[in-house]
Amino acid sequence: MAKDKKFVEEITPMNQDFTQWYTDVIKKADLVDYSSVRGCMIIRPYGYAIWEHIQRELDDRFKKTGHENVYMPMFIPESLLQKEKDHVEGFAPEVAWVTHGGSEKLTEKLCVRPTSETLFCDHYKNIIHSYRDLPKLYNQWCSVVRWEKTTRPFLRTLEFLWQEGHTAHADAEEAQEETIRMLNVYAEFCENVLAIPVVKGQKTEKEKFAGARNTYTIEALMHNGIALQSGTSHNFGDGFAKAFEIQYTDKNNQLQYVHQTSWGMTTRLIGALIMVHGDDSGLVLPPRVAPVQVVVIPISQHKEGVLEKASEICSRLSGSFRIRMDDSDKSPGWKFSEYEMKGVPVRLEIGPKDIEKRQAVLVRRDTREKSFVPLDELEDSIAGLLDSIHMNLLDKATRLRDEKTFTVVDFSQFEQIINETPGFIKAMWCGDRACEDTIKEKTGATSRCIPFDAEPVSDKCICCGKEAKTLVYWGKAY
RNA sequence: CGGGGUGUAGCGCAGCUGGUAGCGCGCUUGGUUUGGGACCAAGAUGCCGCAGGUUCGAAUCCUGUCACUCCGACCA
Repeated sequence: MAKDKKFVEEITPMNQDFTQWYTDVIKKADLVDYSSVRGCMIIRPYGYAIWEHIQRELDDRFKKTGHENVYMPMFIPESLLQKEKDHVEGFAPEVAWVTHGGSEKLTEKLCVRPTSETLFCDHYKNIIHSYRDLPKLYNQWCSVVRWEKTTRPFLRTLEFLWQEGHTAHADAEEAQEETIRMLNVYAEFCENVLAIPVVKGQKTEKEKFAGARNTYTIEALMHNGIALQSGTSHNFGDGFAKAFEIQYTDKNNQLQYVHQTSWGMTTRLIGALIMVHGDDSGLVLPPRVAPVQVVVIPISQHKEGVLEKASEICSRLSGSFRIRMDDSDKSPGWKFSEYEMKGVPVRLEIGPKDIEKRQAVLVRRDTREKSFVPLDELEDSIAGLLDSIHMNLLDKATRLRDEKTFTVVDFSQFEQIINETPGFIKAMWCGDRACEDTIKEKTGATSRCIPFDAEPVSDKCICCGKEAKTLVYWGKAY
């Protein structure tokens, strides 16, 4: 069937080799280029534009929840990094150090921030004195460096872009509320902007952030059944406050420690987008972050009036959509394939026949469905199409996740699923670290999270058979 | 950090039984085309990843090194 014909020939099919597919897509869609520094990447205009839309959407949500943006230094003195014991131990293996300034050796090494808890704490100590100074709701957009062993564009690079929220509150309840509030913001953002369904839950002791009291996470499932931690929100309790002596005087003139949170999302989300929505023709971008929402392709553009009509439509619609015309002298077929690879949600074709009939051809990227729309109805049709594409992507991703989510009460079944049909595995756990370690050792799966709305599926731990405490989502993860 | 693979034109590759580099795509120019990756003609493009060594002579053989990539251990 012509319908099944593959139009894009330069991308390895997903089911043949998923990682190669991923590499092909990011290169062919011009998202990144490799850099001369090992493990780093150059984010190209098309990739960066996606990030800018992610930033804008997230930043709006942060502002609406009362947060302010700040900027902290990129360097952390060694002594500062070491103030909170668990925190240093967690990050020590992967920090980059600056030892020289020019040709002079520094008296104290500077760490290139892997995260900025210590910087925020050091600052909070100076500016928080009274309950009237609370809460402090700060966020920063920056890059951080973690010296990883193996890297993969967007999913794990030595340097990556992110935002890190850092807040300080008067009491434990308020900090906990903030932690959950921001987790919910993340989940809502993933679904409404990225069209990615997520599982919300709490990390186990083993998987939680170094220095945190509790870590909450949103977990997404990629096309190949591998889980991706897509955002985390941490409640620090007063652990950092005690290490950094961040105290304030309360209404009763008593000294109190603050309670803190932090939460972050990274350029990894772009990797998630690719691996959740992409197909064998390349990227499929959710309309709300697509740098170009509509690409206009004039057909027989050398003919009288075609380019004029196409430009006219383009400028008319540019107030409503991110729209671009390609009037290069490539053949139309080439352009079709090109913008499919790049995941542009809607293609608008306009040629002599259309002009005669006062219509345009709209083709949606997700289903390739074609429609013929009168020129004066384009605004409404496109707006409807973009919404429909978003909903369809979310539906498809949700179905895929549900199909790849298994409930398991028997260990051999667990192993079988991980090996044969990877995905989320819902299984009961006794709460012991030993069982978590054993499961990882035997299956390669880690605990992704303890979901909030969990119904027990049995009363015995999947690993040791003893009394189970909670349901856990398990899976292989990036 | 362990194991495998790969580095030759912008991209994908051939050349690896030593004799000084080729193909396809892309790029430039001109013409014909244009509703699913068009065609013809004429061009341009190389420190053969890098550093040593063997040799009269190295893309080719040897040693080292760096990068990319895949698979495992650690992490967003």
